[in-house]
Amino acid sequence: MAERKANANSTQVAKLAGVSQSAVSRAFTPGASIAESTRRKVLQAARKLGYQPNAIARSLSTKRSKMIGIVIANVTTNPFYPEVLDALSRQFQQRGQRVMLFVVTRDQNLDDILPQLLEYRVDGILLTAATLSSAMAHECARLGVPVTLFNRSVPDAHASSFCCDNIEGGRMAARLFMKSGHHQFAFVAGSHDTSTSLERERGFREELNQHGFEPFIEMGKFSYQGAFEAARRLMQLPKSPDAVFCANDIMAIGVLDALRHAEQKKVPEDVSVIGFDDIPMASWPSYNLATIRQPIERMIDSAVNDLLDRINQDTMYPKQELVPGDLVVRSSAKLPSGLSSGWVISTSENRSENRNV
Amino acid sequence: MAERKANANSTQVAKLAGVSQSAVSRAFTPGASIAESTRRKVLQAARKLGYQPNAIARSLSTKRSKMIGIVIANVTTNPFYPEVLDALSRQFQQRGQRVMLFVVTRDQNLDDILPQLLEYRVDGILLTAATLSSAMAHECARLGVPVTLFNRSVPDAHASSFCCDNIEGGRMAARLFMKSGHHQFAFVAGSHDTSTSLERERGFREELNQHGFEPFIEMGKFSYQGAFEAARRLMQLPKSPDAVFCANDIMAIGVLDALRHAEQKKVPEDVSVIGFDDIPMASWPSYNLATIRQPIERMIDSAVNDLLDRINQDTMYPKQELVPGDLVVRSSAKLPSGLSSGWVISTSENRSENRNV
DNA sequence: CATAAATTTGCATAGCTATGCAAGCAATCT
DNA sequence: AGATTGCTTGCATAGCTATGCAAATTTATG
Repeated sequence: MAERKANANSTQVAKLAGVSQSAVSRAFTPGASIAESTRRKVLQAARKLGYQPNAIARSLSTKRSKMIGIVIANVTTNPFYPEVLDALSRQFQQRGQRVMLFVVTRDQNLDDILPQLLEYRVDGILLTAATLSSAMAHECARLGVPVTLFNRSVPDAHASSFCCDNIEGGRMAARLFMKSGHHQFAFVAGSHDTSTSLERERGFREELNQHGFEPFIEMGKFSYQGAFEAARRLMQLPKSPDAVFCANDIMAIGVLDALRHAEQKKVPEDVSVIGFDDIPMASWPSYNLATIRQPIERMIDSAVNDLLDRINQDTMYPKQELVPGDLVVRSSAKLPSGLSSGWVISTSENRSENRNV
Repeated sequence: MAERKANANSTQVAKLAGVSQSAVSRAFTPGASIAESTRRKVLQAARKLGYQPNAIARSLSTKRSKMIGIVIANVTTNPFYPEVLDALSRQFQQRGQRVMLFVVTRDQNLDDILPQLLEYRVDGILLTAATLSSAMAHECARLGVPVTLFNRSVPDAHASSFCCDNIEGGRMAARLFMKSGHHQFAFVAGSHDTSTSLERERGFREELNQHGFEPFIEMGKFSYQGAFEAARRLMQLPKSPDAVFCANDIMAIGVLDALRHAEQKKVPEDVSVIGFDDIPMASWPSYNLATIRQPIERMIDSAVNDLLDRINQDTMYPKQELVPGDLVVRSSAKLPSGLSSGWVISTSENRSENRNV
């Protein structure tokens, strides 16, 4: 086995290089006051000893751990979240922050794991698909640790939040369904305590209500399987729906599979389906799922920027940002005349374009 | 904004509780020598001040960071990896280790990011879908940081590795194809420098060779899209294959979609397809993909146990473990008589059972 | 009750780096 | 040359907890 030569420290390097420990520290601190010649001597000695600065000690000294705590859920059930995690992790990485990761289950209580993050003195916390008790929000505020919620809106204003405009997304789905002549609507919810699902439902329902319609609601538990079963229940209703909007894509795909393989329905001839997220699978030819696309890169850029800014300037207030989504038209939904599969409709700027997705 | 009351430290708690700083430390150290009455006093004072031990300082003092570095790739392109990440993260979490995460791209050089892990003095490193240069392996060994490879076999023996028996998996696929009377075989590879893809190919080819067959090889780049295109190329061959084995499920699904939607082929009547991994999508009715299941939980248990054991006992040697996979028979492959969709065949124990998946 | 044994406590220090401050030095200016 | 300025350097200490050791206290034993 290896000799397990304990790692060298700055004092040993200093001795070998014939300088003080401070000089070693400065040689590794960008922008520190040190002569180029001294730095070279230090780096050479460091190389010889296999020295690498100890980030733990540095954190203790600077009171900055350069670590961000990320809490994420649903990483196996919804392909949207691996994408989020991937983008977040890359962004932080690129900006010199390490990521301490916690994968939680939907039911797991955040109050148990936040203390673990705080123990390590993370510089900031990013919560995805998880909500924060107000006690914990208060605790983070007290300690000056900024918190950002991604894809969850927040009742109390201690944290920043970055969300897609779920309400408008729901409205867009409703409008597309109505424009192509549907009459019986349904919404497959994710859960009853998640802002994403609730807001998407609310936009969908409000827009329908304005035209005198009321959707059925079924629970899909944010999973393929749950939505599969929800779809079967919907099809047993006396007036079964011909237009189903789902709180996310993975449930929409569950619904599609149930309609086609368990209910002998044709999509979109018998039933139209719209999802939410625009995960990669949505554009696969087996599904061709119409959906509301979340502009994930833009949302993540904003969230990361905001969090890092708040880490560097204590004075900033948390921010609530709502990013508009785009309706991506594909053949899982019957199309009104003038639209064909591949069109993308952005509400915000009120224009459509054929991006041929 | 919050008053940003700096976090209390053990000395302040000690003063309030009327004890020494050591006592505070011991109150938070399980198994330390401290009277129950003292501990209560300390905890009460701690609560009053909102004190929480500083894990950074503890790490510096104990020389144990209680952090594991996880490096993972393909997290957005292959649903297998989110599952791995989820399981790993949970396991470590449950065993009192934090996770420092690095998401890398296939082409990214690990030599740039390993130093970042070592800087934080992680107690151990777990690499998934990434290989280790031997220089880095040596460096980790020198520092006494154990490294475990998951799903990658390793040429040099400085690290443990936990893999599915890819060669036997390839053989099983070949045997199933041959038993149901196929004659033209193809393998869709992931990449030419990844042990998983190479070994699966080798097992498949060797078994075929023994019966006088030679498979076509196409490159699918470990992605849905890459495999989609690979399938189209295969179907343009003069003697196009009637049996396609893919290095993983996500590529197998790309192949299925290409066959059905771009090539007007029927699966399994015209072409049979087998994948590798058994991701959740494989059992969806749109795909019903026959595949080699990796016993992910068992593999991860072993990997986590081994890594933690090696962290706690410097003396242990790294271990190479090969876990047998199971062939899950589903309707994407023509079935030999006597087998029907849902059967699971485990080579290891040489028996079959109908688990009705 | 006296003594031995076991438990609890505090002291002092290690673990490693960053940084304010004052001193040292070289370069520039008059 | 002497004074001024600006850059480098080392000293000393902060940052926070854990722990070996010896002292002090409690408990058990005869």
